[in-house]
Amino acid sequence: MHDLAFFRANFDSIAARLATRGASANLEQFRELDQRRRAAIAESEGLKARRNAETAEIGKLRRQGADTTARQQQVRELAGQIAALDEQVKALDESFRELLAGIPNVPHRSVPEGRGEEDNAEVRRFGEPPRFDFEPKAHWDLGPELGILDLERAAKLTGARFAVYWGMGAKLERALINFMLDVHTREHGYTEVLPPFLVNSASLFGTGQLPKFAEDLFHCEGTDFWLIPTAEVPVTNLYRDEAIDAARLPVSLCAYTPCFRSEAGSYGRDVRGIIRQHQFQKVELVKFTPPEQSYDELEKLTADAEDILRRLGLPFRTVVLCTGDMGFSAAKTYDIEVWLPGQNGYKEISSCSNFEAFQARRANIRFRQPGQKKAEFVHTLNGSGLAVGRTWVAIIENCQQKDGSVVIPEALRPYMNAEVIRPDC
RNA sequence: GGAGAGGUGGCUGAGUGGUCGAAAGCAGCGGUUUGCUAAACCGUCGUAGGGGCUUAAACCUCUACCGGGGGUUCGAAUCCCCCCCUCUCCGCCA
Repeated sequence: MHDLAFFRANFDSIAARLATRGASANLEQFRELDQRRRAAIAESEGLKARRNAETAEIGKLRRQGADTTARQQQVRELAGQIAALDEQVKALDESFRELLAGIPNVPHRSVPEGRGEEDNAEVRRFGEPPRFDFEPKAHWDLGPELGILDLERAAKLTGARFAVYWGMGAKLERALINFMLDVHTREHGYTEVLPPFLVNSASLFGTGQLPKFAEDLFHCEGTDFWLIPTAEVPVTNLYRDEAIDAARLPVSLCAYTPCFRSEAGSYGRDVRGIIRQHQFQKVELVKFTPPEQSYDELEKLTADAEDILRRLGLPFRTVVLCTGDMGFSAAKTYDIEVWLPGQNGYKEISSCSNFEAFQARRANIRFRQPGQKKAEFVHTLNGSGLAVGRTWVAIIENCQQKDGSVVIPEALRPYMNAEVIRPDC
């Protein structure tokens, strides 16, 4: 959500920047709706002012014992006009808000211009894709062979795009969660939170999933409860409608949650294995910062997520998304992509974004500078630290051995009480 | 799920139909006093949206907001209905 006054005042430059992300924000419509809305407000408020004056007068007269029936009748008619006008204002306001809420964030100056994925720019690379002296397998073959991944029974229990993990497979998932949380809380300065996995629609509006992307979410019928698509939603909304004490900034939080996504419209993609699931586990990093710090904190947050892969010895590269490939609410995004032998390529495992004040305005998250009268909007950031399921895949595929076993990365061994995953262990 | 009590400004808390955007206190901000600190005293002190003025801010003015949404009324923080949340007790439950 953009700042209305700023948007009005900087109309043309914002339009130009938005165009670089392929968003032809309907600015003509904006201008016209804005004007109509303001006219309607002015008219309605004029009538209300009259009504209030009349009403005060009636009160005064009645206390003096005068008969006010005629005046009351007049005001009653006025009330009818006001109600009709307010209908108009409400409708205009709604479509105006919808329009404003539908305009994506403005890319930061440092974001490369481009149309899509092919224009993203690599900024870092770590490790080398492993060379195998045998034909490496994809996790959808290895997992079942090891007896740790069971997609058939998951389909029976629930449906496609769900997984059952057995034995060391389940343990690996749990170990990864604990490992990630431990590194972030002990060494990167994050505070762990465990939020609800269902949220209301106000929270989803705050982080930008609603109203535009409802079809990507699971909704509990007959309630205002929605399954979270990412921990970003409950964690960012922790401070919705609050003013954070400036001395506490930046606030750095990490959370483990399952994530639920309908994946509507992704039918052809990633159909094999567990790369794209309706439910997956994720450790999420979220920061609230003062505006002037947010880009430094984005670098840190991205490095914190990368650190997990470094410690696990998994090869990855980091790319900065171009204007055309960024998500709706982001001003700048780094994607971290891990090497997956089963895909013979790099695959997104984390997406780290600075939303600047875009989410904070929607969710009304502010901070008060000591001595300053006005509360300012914070900047919010988040990134996966990391997607657990895809990390699981990366380990299985990158650390596989000729005999079909998987050597557990050293950093993870204390969490697994084992060094190797062998069939039927 | 049943019974009861509540939800008011940053906080505490008064307010049961008009003079209430809302007493009082605390905190905050500006000032006076003071060797410093503390205290005292004076003043100021909600948010959002229109309009005016302005380069802008300041300022002036209007409107809305007392958990959310409806209703009654000339007029609602106050009366009525629905919903949400908190607390106490009971039931159920991991």
